[in-house]
Amino acid sequence: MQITVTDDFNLDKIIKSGQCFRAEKLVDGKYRFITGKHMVHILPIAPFLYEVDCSKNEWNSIWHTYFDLDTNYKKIRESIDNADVYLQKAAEYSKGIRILRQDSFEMLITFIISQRKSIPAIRDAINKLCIYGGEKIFHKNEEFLAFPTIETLHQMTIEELKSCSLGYRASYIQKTIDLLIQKQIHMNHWTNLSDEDLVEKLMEFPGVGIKVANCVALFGYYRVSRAPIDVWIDRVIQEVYEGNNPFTSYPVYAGIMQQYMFYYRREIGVQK
DNA sequence: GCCCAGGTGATTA
DNA sequence: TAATCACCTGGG
Repeated sequence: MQITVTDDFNLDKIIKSGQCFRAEKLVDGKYRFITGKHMVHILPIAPFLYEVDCSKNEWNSIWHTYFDLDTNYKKIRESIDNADVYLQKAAEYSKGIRILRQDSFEMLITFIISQRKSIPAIRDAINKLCIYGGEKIFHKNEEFLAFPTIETLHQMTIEELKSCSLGYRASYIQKTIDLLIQKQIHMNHWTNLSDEDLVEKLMEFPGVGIKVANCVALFGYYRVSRAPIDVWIDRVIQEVYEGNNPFTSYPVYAGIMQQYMFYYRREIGVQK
């Protein structure tokens, strides 16, 4: 089936934007994404035109939402303050990035693992976790692995978790899973919480500080007002904004502005 | 061998 | 409140 996307949509940039760690560009030029028990391959075939290997029904019910295609990112870029030259340049360079609507539990575990790890190391650890405990799913005769369920992770010992290159994060994961089960927390019930209450709740998990909580809120709950401040963004704040947090000027879309700055700073280094 | 990688939690002053 | 440090592990 073919789909048309006229708004910002660059799959390379989305994969490299650091919000997802299981998506891949394949050797045949296709991009592969996984969410829940679904997988899709997307092949760009002409400007704005893509070939996808799922039904129209699945695209509309799963992937259209996943890629946040009802949001106008061009319009969001155009809302950037003209005086904010750095963000203007960052957004122009990074246009095509979208915030994926990912699973909140997967994001919680993923970003606990992410701390003090390089992106390839995060991908490696998540991959090992899926190999260890992910359900095998078939998509058109091709097998792939879902992200492990909370029940599966609950049954893993510390040693088994550590065998997935989690290091000291293994105990964070185990304690977080224990807390979820003991308190019978349903993370998808938290969609009604305010941004502030959500982040506060997330920070009650062991191994979740303000940075990870904001990542989970932004990528797992689509809280686009949350801008996680990591080492890269902190560099930008020091180098460009004289130590002042630039996101206070963008209360609604701070998280999207953060993505533009993060990608730009990592890709091209110090620019003012 | 040394340092850093999309941090957090504990300790200290 | 702010500064300092240990923590697993892989890669340059």
